Amino acid sequence: MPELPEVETIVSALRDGRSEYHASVVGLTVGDAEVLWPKTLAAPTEEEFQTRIREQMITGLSRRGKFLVFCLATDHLLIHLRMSGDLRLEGIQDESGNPKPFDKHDRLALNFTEGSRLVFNDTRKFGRVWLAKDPVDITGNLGPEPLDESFTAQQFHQMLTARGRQLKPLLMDQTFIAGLGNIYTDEALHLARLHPLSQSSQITPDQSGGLLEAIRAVLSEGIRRNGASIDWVYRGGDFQNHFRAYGRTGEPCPECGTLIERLVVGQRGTHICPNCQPIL
DNA sequence: CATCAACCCTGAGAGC
DNA sequence: TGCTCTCAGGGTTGAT
Repeated sequence: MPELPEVETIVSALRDGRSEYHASVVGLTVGDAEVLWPKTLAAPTEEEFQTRIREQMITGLSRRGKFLVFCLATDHLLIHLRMSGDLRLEGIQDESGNPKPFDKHDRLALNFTEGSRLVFNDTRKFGRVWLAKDPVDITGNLGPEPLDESFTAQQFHQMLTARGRQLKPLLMDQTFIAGLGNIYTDEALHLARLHPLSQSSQITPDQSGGLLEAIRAVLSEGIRRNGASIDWVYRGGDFQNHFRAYGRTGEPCPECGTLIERLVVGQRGTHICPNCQPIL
């Protein structure tokens, strides 16, 4: 499931033309778009999308939370990969000069005038694409970026204690803090030795500081390892081989050897060490 | 404001 | 072999 580190990995590779993307998308000009699964396009209408995106050059690419933000000449293209979304950059034609057929779960494609295309593939059809003048229209309700150095432990503590919620659902709330999903939340809580059901209002300044450090540590490690590849969505990362708690039910905790337990918190499968993460 | 359930989808894995 | 059933998972929406 693409979370902040997976999106960051894709964004930086696509921008710099690294790994499976052998060229950068920056500088390419959109010829036309093909919408293969209409619900993928969140806004505007398909008709308006087609006419507006035509002849726009990609001038930059960045990330906000789990959104990819493509800066175009006069618009912004935003993509949220949700559960199973992925992006592919490939030639429009095969070696023989024939049009390359789409794969089974391809949902939307941008054909570039340079002869390549960017294909959005999404098995589960949860991913969405927007075209907007101002990206803030889409991302405006997101919380702060956890890796932003101007975001301080004092602010974080103030935010946590201002709310009365269970820690895990609060951390996964994108309007509270942007970019954390199920995997990195479990990993950060384990590293910070905090229980996912603990009340945010009860957290001490030290614990808030430790939690922010832990969030930054697991996100940074995820980015360094090019993200995690789990289920059948494989894109080259190897953070999945270094999980502390996530998906390790019945296996020993790396800190103390106690067996990792699975519980359900806020409708999400949750993994904890009952010894390292006592309930407050 | 917090919590909870339903919904959107598909493929994997279990059970038969 | 192949059928049916259950479930995960991010985010949105609506009910309590």
